[in-house]
Amino acid sequence: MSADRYPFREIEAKWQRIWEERKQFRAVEDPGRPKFYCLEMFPYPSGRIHMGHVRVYAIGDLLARFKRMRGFNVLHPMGWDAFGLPAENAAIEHDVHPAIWTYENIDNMRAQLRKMGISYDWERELATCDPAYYKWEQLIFIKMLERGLAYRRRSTVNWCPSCQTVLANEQVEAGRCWRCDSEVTPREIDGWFFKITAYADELLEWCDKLPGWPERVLTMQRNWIGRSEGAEFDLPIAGRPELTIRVFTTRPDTVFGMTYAVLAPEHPLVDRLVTDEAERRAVTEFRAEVARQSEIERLAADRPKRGLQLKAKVVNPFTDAPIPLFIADYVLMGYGTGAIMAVPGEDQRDWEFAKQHGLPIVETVKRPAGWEGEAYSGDGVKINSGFLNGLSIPDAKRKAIDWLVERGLGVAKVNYRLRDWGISRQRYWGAPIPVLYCEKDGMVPEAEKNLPVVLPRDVQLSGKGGSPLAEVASFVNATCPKCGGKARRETDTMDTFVESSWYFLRYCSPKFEGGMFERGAAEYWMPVDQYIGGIEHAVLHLLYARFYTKVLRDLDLVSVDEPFTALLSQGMVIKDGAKMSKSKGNVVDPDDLIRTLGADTARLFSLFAAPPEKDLDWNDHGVEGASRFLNRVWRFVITHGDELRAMTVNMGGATRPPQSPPFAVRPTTEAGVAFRRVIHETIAKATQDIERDFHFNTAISAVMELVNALYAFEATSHDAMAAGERAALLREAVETTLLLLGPIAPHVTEELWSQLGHAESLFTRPWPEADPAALVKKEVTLVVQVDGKVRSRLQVDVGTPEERIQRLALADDKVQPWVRERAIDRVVVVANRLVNIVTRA
RNA sequence: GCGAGAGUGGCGAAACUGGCAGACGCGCCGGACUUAGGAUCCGGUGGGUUGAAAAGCCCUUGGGGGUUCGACUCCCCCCUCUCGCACCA
Repeated sequence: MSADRYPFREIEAKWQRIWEERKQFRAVEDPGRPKFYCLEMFPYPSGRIHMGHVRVYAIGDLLARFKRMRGFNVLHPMGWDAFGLPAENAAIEHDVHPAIWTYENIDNMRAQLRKMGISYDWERELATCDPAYYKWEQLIFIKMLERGLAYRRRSTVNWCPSCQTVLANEQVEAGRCWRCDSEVTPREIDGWFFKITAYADELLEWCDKLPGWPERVLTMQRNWIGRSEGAEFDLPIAGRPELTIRVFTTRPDTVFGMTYAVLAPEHPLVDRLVTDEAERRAVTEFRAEVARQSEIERLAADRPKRGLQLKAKVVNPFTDAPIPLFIADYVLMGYGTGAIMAVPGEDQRDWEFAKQHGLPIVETVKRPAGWEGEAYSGDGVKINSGFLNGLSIPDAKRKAIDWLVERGLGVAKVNYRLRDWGISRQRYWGAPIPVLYCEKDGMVPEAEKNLPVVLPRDVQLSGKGGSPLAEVASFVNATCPKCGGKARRETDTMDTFVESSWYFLRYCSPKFEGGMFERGAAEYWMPVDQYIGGIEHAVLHLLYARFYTKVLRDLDLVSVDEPFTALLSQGMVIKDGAKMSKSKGNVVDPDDLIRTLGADTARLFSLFAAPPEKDLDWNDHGVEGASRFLNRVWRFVITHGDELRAMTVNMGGATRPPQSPPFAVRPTTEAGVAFRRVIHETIAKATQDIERDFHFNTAISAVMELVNALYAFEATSHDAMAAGERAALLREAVETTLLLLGPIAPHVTEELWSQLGHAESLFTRPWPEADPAALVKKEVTLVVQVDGKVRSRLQVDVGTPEERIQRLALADDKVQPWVRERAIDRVVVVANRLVNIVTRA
């Protein structure tokens, strides 16, 4: 550390204090001003912030401060996603109550965040573990229950043996727990679900109406919803008129190619179809084999398809032909009806299975000439398909469905991959599900007047399975709100993703006691104009929040259809090519960095090293460079303070400090005009980079170039122009630099701004505007190419006629040798850019 | 396998709508100031090549083709990497 470094520690503490005292970033609804709701995904209070936090909050704060300077009324809140498993694990390990652990972590992280100088409205801070917060979630749960959007059922769920709880489908990654990476096992359990599937179509449709979202995220959501259109119909079973097998297909046009059918091994019908003990044994063995092998084979590249033929046969209703019936591992109980019609001619999986088992393959679509592939899924005319022959695939689909409907055998059907959201968690540190089980009335929702159902404080946490709340007698034993008799409380808690599905609404009126949020405040602030967060939430949180918002809309609580207008998915912070982790020893601690180089430096580097959506490779030398740059700005203002301050009386005759650039500076010298053009080109570029492109890194580059030009101008302008002109330009350049840099490095710029004599905060000033007069160019340099290769340059006045440019280019000394011996084919002139002389070969 | 995105100096990166490839920063080299410099300032820095120098020339954006006066940018084929989904009927 050098003694020459500017006193960032004092400055940062000073301005953080002043901003707080002035309540400068408090957001107040003001219908007279356009609003901008800027939100970064709130953190889980793990105890310490990491570089990923620094990055996302630096991005958010840049935008929040920028938008304020652009005249927007900005809402920029911060809070804590405070329920969750780590608190319970900490409780078990260190014998500390989850609430104490959580709130201590919040205090630590709040202190760390404050040191970053982010412009939050801290009066809106919230923690989701606060009963005043989850009370409203419980109320909405009851309303969802009334509308059938929340329901209870027994189902096979994803069970994480390590977390000792159920996981939603979205929380299972490649068969493993998203949090602890343990292998997930299926388990039959009663649990609560949110009917997100009721919104599948709307969630999908709106994917096309979110132009501010990255295509990548929308694609992931579309795939997750997984809509497919087709038909569902019954296959009769030969000799068993009382039974049918319901199948789903997206290709009803191929029914004449159905040469066998397959049930998922665990399909309930299988047990009713087995005819004798031998077959039952074979089925049991097959099922065990599938269960045993599924995990290994899931990872195998080319999984062979296992199957067992049943003695029963089904009938193809289109041909009346009896066909074999199998159970096979490639048919999943969890999708469609758990049973398929197999069409090996047009489905690759069926084709492979058919080949292995020697089953007939019928082609029902005419192959293109020279087709040598296996199953064919392309376009073509129907063949071998009875009454569908000669039709196109879409026409045949329609006609096949009509045929099924007329005979009452089937219907057109849309299927989704999306499952309902299982929200029951067998954990303590979460929001209680507000229902009771009464001996007389059965399942009863808690009465609204009894909300919130508060999480009891005294609980034994062992981590050994089962809901910890079930052990708390005072919690479990309750009164039925309906009959007043004895009732038992639900002991599961809600998935923590429920809390994060609406926190952005609560920020609009975080202290409102009359409901989830105040309608007027939500109408003013919603939707979030810019949401910023990691790609890891592409389906989980972002899909749930969209769903929950639509539910609240349908409960007539809010008017918006979607919560987030625009989404910025920022990349990870990595170091030495790997994600920062303790085990790799490549962790950079934000606290250390802020202590040694300052928050402004940490923020500047986070924004400069890479565009926001890319991964950021942390580099200690690079951080030094960011620090050096801020020092350079500091040093200039301090060493030229007197000259710069003197300008306050000379600006356009005013006796107060000038407003944001452009100033009324009209340089008379060539050097002055050129420098002023640099200033205003920088404004134009930085503004566009930030506002339109989110290219914060290049915006910073532009300001660096301005500072370089500023030093150069200072060194050469003493004798080149009148002192007044020089000082005015220096002042305009310095103020421009501070304003452009303000949202990126707020403390140092605010300090220098005040040192220039400004009484008001830099962040109350408008963002500078490029002066069109300063951008006007009289001359341009044209590149002169011969056959596409640069041979010379030409200085010409703007607006020089093309014909004259051609003449000048051809006569140019450096061009002459290249064209003398050759015939000129043509000369291309691109205005203000280049001349290309094309010769004939 | 399918889907999405990406491949540019020693490194992070830049290049508007097809128009000077490598801005800005790091690192490195040289110089200044200095008892000292890991501070600061100034200059240089893609590769090859001709030249004493000034100044040129050739090559270069993963590879190969194409369109164009002109391609990092558009089109086709291939390779590599990252992310997501993973038998979805």
